[in-house]
Amino acid sequence: MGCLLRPDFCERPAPEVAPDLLGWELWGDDGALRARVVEVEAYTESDPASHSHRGRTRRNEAMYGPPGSLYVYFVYGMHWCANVVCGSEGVGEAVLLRAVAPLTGRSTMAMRRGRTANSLDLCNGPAKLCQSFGMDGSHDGSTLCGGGMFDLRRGPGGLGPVAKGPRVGISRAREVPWRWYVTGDPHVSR
DNA sequence: TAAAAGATCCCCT
DNA sequence: GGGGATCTTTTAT
Repeated sequence: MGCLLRPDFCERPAPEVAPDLLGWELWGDDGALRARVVEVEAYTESDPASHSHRGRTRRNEAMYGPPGSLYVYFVYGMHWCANVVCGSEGVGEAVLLRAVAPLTGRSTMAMRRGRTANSLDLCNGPAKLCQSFGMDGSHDGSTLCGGGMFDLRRGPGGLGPVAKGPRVGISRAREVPWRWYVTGDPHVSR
């Protein structure tokens, strides 16, 4: 069910990969958790807002790993955020998963989130989706192309129109329009 | 060595 | 709409 992500799909500039990831499905817990990607943002080395802009550090090391792997980082003292690593190995690019729309496993997500299963507030933010899926620093660098705790699979298509605009929550390069989202989807973060 | 900022979220008003 | 939580990384002194 669903064609698995392949590294070569991600071995392109993040701003090219990002809109192409909309409509893909994030799977976790051996397929018990599934959600459709509805909002993403791109980050590159030349981008002042990117963690990789000032070169490699212990924190951003996974951004330079193989395309199709995860970059998971800790922020604001309490939250995890997940990215799909893009570009060739050795290049620091990634696509932030900002929001996904739950398909299956809502009860597990709700328990982890401290919400009810019918809530719209399960995966509508980068830290929320990590909490719902149980993603944290232990998954930093792991693959999304099969065999790991999480993977991405091509969805059935039929997405609505896609919009593009400035990224959320950054202070530098505010004007760069590298956020893409499914117009009108209630699970988009804003 | 100290201070500030940070790819967020939650609860209050 | 606004501020606090909470701590790692980055930047300033």
